[in-house]
Amino acid sequence: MTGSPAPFDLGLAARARQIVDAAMAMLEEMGWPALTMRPLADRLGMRAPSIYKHFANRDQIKAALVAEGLIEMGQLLHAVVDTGGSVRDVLSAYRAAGLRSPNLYRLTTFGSLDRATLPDGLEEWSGTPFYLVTGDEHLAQALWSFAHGMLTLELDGRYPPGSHLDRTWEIGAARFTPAGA
Amino acid sequence: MTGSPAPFDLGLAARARQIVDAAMAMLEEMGWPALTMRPLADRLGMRAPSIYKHFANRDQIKAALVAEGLIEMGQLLHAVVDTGGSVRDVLSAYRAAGLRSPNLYRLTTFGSLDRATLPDGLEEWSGTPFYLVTGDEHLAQALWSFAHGMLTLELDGRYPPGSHLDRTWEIGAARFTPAGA
DNA sequence: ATTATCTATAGATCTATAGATAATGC
DNA sequence: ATTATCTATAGATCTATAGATAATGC
Repeated sequence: MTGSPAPFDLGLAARARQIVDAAMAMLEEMGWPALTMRPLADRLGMRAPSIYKHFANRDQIKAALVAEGLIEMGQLLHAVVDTGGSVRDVLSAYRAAGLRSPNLYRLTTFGSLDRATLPDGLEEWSGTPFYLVTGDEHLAQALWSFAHGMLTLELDGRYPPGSHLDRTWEIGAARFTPAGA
Repeated sequence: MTGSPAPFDLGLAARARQIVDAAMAMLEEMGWPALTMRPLADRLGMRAPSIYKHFANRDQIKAALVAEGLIEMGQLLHAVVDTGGSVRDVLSAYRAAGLRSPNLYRLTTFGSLDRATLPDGLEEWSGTPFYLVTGDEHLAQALWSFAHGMLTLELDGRYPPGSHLDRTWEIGAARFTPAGA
């Protein structure tokens, strides 16, 4: 009941899968800039050049991580709306996912998205929960923007110390809940 | 009537001022990661090591740019509220500033803020317009979060192609305008 | 005298390739 | 046979310091 199985598959070979898994763990530990080929290889007990037999370059590893980030977030949010969750519930799940994996969230949402490297339809699918819960395209974008702004600013410690962010998230939920819901 | 003179001064010596001005111009042209000491020196007609006589390290240059970014944004937004602007007007000015200087906006808002390097009170002052226009601390934070989310996603081309973002900004303005305004 | 600048360079990286060697699959 | 791995390394950077030289300020 936790949600349907992942509707997207990156189609990675076994060793490539291990590399991505190691990269994912390291991503949270040290952030993307520090996640270079050498430390990644070290963790896998191999030498850096060997990684190039599985990924053409460092960007392909990043693309895999971003795809996984979108899949994970999409699954969480779809599970919420599939079980009748409200705007408030979607925001809550979105926030929890970001707080749990800050660096994955940052990698997934920061900068431009190289759409060519993503499984077809993944980007749209991961965002549809915002539409499903608001019923309006523009309101959905506004809600997502609010959530993204809140989360990045929260992760980066940009609010004044002592802010009651629960309250601010709550206000957003109230303001973006469609009339009659 | 365009607003009061800058209430914050970085107190830079003449040469340091020139370096920051050059850095600011280059920031928009190439982004912060590519703005290294060598190219910066080239533009100034000097050698990279000479810059270290004016700034202890590259981070101090960044700190100056971030401070300028906050001052600029603060002045714009204060001018809006000082002349009786609405939530909508504040959002509009915020968006325009970000679209005009995307890389300055990114540098100023991305990642954690090294508060020790900022002029005292600058961070708070640059954000007060959101409070002045909403009249509520939490609503102000929610509004700022929405604006920041919208702007970063817009700058990074994260909305589906063909999105009518004017409309989405408009919806945010409506939803965050305090009752009775 | 003091300050700004220059040349030269140490010391750290990082990505990615070339070519040799070991392991694996048929 | 083929694939994965290794060693070695090219080729690019970048930040920042040391010490010499030129320019400026009193």
